[in-house]
Amino acid sequence: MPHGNQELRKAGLKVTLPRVKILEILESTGESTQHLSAEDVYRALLDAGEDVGLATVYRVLTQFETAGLVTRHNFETGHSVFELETGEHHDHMVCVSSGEVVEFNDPVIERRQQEIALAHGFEIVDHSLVLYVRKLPDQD
Amino acid sequence: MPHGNQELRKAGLKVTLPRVKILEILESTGESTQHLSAEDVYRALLDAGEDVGLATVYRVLTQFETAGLVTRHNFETGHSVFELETGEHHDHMVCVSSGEVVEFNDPVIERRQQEIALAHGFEIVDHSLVLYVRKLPDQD
DNA sequence: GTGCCTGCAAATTGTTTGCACTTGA
DNA sequence: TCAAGTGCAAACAATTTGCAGGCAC
Repeated sequence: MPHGNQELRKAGLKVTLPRVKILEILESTGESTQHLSAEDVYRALLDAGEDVGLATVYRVLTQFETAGLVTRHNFETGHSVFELETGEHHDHMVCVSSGEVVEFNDPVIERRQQEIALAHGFEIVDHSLVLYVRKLPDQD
Repeated sequence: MPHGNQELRKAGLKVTLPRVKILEILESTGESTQHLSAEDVYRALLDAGEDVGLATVYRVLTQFETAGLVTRHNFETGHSVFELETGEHHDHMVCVSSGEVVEFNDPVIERRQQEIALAHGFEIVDHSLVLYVRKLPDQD
């Protein structure tokens, strides 16, 4: 019983070929893999010779999001990107020239956010922090 | 010579009725005014009896953004909202139940962001921090 | 006057939905 | 078997663009 079939079942989702394939693609840890758009996943499926419709990709990704298997991000790109949920919260740094995405987590910022919300009489439900960055010239 | 006509000229934009009106709407400081979507601006124009096309609203807002007169935000709402540029950077807290938007600026977080980017060999070009929050019950 | 602007409608892009058909349990 | 899942095409929502006519300078 391979891969994340368990997770699919646990999420109450029937183990079907498109779902398994999409999970596999999200799991494949290529460099720039991770953070894929629906289109990206769709193309990866075609490249893999799988005949899955784009609509299904959207449906499955949305189900995965609801099930907590993936997280959806809306960077400034005009479309959503999806990432496998690892359980560990992190924020993102996106390189504006290469598109490279770096994840990070900073306890100082996290704590500060809580304090700020509280000071305004709110509790944080969720948050989104994205740094748009440019690579500095090497200067070792 | 009223309002921001100067700013329009300075931006190299001809002073036309739609542009002036749209600027006025963005300047009107109603509580929940500020942070308007293209639709919001469009409706405000109609309410004011002005006959401006939605396409023009989009064009003008984009020109304003390019000119640095307004800032575009992409919260998780699926559409962009625009806000008059004040020169002072700030982040946002959006109440998930009321839609209320609170602006804040925290030097600790700002500094930390710089440090983190630097530690990864990047410089920050821009950043976006949005806290999605819920109002806490009053407990004075 | 003339070139920047605008309105309208049509085109795009990203995403969702209706429906007949297929498939996993 | 048979409801859940899928493919396809059509529907949608937000935004952009082409073009003929208008308005600021």
